[in-house]
Amino acid sequence: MTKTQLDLKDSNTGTSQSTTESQPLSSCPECDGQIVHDDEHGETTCKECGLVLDEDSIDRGPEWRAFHNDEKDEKSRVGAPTTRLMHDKGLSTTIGWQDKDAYGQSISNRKRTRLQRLRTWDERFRTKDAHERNLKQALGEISRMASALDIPDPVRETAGTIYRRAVEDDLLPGRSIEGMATASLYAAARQHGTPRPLSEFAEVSRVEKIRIQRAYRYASRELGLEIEPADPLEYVPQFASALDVSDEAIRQARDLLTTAMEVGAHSGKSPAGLAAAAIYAATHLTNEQLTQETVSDAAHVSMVTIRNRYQELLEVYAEEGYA
DNA sequence: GGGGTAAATACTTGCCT
DNA sequence: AGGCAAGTATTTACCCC
Repeated sequence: MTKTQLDLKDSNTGTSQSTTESQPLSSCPECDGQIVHDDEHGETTCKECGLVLDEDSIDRGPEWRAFHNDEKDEKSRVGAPTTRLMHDKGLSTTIGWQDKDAYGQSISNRKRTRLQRLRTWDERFRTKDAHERNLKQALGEISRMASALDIPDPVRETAGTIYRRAVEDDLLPGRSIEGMATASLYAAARQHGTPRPLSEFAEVSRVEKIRIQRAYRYASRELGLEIEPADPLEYVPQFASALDVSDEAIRQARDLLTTAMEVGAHSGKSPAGLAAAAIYAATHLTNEQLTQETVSDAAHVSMVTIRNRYQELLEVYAEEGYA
């Protein structure tokens, strides 16, 4: 989990939106509490009542018990990390291409031909059924496009997951692999809060824009993809730390947002824009006076949007009494 | 810097075949 | 199912104070 966060931040593009430990999905059917996903233990639970909604995902925690910290560090290193970018999650054994034995010595002719036959069969078995072959091609395609667009690894992983789900739900028949692969990547970028215009994907993809759009729409409906936190409050801590604002201002920003949401002034507006505007407005109310440009850069929202939003925010805030 | 506006663009939705 | 068109929000570009 922490690793994912770091990767996101470190990796270029300046888009440092990180999925924090509590990735909100929606609200709990039992008590309306916040739903959080715990990657380390592969559980999706309600923060309030502890209801477990999904526990089937992969547990990435160490499979050892550890009795003190050092031991934990040692024992949790057990092999390469799994990746969703390979059709078999990088778990299968591969037969090396070099004709060397375990000691690095070249091997005899007879053994070499035998090894060659093994490789052939190994390949055949590994990519046997249609789904696997499908995945293999699509994931390769996702990697290729992600590289071309400088998209960080965690996003690629997400794209892989989305694609995998699409295949599992039989969404592919009648649709192009390429289209769905591109759509997955597009969706993943959005989920990570670093959306790229569809046209960028269209440039590196082998399918036209509308194909991607269609596939995306289809997938997001059928899979119920959760696109970014719909709650502006989720963005506040993130922007705040990027901009280094005071706790006072953060509190103020939250206040602005909650009052705006009570009135319903937020519907239809982009949550990121609202959060950015709230931060901007808050720093003015607390005499920190960040410029619109600074906030705009950090939040990846245009100055114009911040202008429009923050005026609205102040308006409802004034109306609701407290000034 | 803050603030405004018009035109362009991104994305969604609803309607039609 | 898929294609088209309209509608909304956001961005870009340019201007003024």
